[in-house]
Amino acid sequence: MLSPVSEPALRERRRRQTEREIADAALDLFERQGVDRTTVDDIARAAGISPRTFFRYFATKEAAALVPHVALDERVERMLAEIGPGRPLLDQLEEVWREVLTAFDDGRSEAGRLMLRVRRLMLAEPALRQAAATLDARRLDDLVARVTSALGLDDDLGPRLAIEASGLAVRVALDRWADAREAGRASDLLETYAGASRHLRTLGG
Amino acid sequence: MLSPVSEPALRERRRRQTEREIADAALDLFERQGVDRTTVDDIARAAGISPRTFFRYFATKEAAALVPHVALDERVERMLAEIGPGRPLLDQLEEVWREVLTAFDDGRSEAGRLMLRVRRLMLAEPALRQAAATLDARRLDDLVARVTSALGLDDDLGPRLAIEASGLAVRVALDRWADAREAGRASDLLETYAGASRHLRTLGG
DNA sequence: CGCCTTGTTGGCAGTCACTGACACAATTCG
DNA sequence: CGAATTGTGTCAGTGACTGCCAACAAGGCG
Repeated sequence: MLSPVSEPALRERRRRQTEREIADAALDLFERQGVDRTTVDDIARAAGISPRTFFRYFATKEAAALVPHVALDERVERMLAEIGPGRPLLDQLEEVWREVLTAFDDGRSEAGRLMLRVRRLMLAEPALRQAAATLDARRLDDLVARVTSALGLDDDLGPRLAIEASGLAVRVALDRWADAREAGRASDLLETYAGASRHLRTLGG
Repeated sequence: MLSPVSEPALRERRRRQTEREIADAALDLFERQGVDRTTVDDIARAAGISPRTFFRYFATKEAAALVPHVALDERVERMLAEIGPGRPLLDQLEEVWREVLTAFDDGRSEAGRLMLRVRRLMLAEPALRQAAATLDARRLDDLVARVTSALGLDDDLGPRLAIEASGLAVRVALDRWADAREAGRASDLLETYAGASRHLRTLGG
């Protein structure tokens, strides 16, 4: 059949399970020996699959550790559907980001703890930062186009700068948050983000 | 001798010459067959060197086509020494960028034509954009630290956002410039940059 | 000019990320 | 159950990149 009416439950469940196992193994190995010293074979072995199968789940070894990062992007993408004209774009974007970041509950929720691990790793691993940037870039053009049309504009310059700039604030906030936690200092994610946003708005002095 | 007083002229000249030949070959091949379809062996053959030697000049094949990009970064880095307190940071950064971009003379100077070729390529080649971003990232932390200390601050949040945001405006401007030229539309680089800067300053509405 | 130090090059072998092709096994559907 | 679909492992291959070593070119020095 070309389009199965219902998703077969078992396959779907197993697929998710395997993906999770790979992601766990990758994150764990990256934390313990670093990205460079970890081979795809290592990850595959730890996850109990063949190297070939690894690449059927993730395009690169870095992507395996960035599942939480992608999940965040996807959540933002879904919420972006609600954006429209009437209110300043930056306000709306920041509202979306605040809502998404709130779900991390400052590292107390499961998702939050996971993101903290990933961001800590990213601080020390340029390869991961780069991979994350690549993943983000692929979504960005789509996002910009969608927002531009939702606002009824024909020039995407404004939306592009607003979206990239607000994304920049989030990235910086996540970095500082992870860095502070790594050093044992107290740090509130939403507060950090608010500070970054404020700086962005007052760039002009 | 541990520290030669004067650089031997011949070796230096040859090294520059070889680097230039590799860069030319890489840019040419990338334009004609795309980055993915071009191997290091191709570039090395076209430049008349061995593949092994290629990697003594450039760490990756993408870097070979990004010499102008790096040159721009280096110019900015040198000019950043003049930054100090007293005037709004963003104003000073924009002045640096304007000065550097002016040297391209909107594509009429040799450097300008070259940058236009590189930027056109980058529009179509994600691998090149990514490589450029990686090169930029390596300099960024250094830049931020230098500016932060030049301003006598102990928190780099402001400088980081200002530097990254103004870099963002430049990137967007270069993209639009190359895109317009590619489509045969008229486009002035400095004007485009001015527009992007204005948007950045009025993000808040 | 020979002598020595140092930088440059090419070849070779090796690692590792990633891909296509194929055979086989598990799952789903009728 | 049997047939179609989908997931998996094996294998062979490409291509980026690195370490090592031997040959050679260049510069400094007596």
